[in-house]
Amino acid sequence: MALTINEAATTTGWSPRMLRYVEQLGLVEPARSSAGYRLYGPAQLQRLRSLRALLETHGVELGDVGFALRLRRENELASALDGWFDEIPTGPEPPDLPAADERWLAFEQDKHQHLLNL
Amino acid sequence: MALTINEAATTTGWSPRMLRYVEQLGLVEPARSSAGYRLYGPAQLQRLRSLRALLETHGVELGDVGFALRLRRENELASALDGWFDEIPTGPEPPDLPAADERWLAFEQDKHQHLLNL
DNA sequence: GCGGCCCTGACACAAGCCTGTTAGAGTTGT
DNA sequence: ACAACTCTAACAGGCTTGTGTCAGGGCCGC
Repeated sequence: MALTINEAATTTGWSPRMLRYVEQLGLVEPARSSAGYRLYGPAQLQRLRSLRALLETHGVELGDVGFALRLRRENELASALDGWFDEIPTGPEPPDLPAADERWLAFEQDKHQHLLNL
Repeated sequence: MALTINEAATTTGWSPRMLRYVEQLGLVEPARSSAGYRLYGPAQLQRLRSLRALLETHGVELGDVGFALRLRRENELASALDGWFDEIPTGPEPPDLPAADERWLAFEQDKHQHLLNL
């Protein structure tokens, strides 16, 4: 019950070329026959179809999903990003401050520097 | 104590052009003077420097951080992605299944379809 | 054993991203 | 009031992405 690449392509609406590309991004990795043929089972077909839906409904690119995947794999990266985003409430802040703040800044700065290179 | 764009550029190592670009991505948004000049306070400078570190240490692109930002803002998108990633354990699955599975597939399929268009 | 699949690798080309640069107009400080 | 800065908008070149297509070589079913 596994489909070969062209069959999978016609039932999911991707082109064979794109199926290989999606695989290379690590998003949908079919099993392989002993001779190396890609074999798409129901799970993969499902993923391919919903991937398509995902891209369409939330104007997202394949590369973005690839990056999201990277985020789930490298959690060092994920937490570095988390750290950066709450680093200091980003909103435009009233920038009138006494000069001493430069030193406070330096302190905060390598506190987070530290956080990053954890 | 707020720096103008060229000053901010020289102390953070970005080009003025890139500071505007980073702003347009929504990553670091400086305050504005009454005449519309960008004013970078300590918090922004800090963010700019650590952003630079973030990109370098984990080979990441600005656009990727932009996408991460989008993920924190549109949580409909975030959960759609979450849904997709656990949709079915992605690993290459032994694709030898009785024919009845096609119906099971259809069921699972629009279960998740549903999840996506939530 | 032959026609029709599949594989990988490569080239190609449009569209988009990143970054610099320039032009025209406004602002600011001395 | 003049030099030196800022703004926005736009064009431009280099690089990356997304996608098709083709070539050379295996695999499969009839």
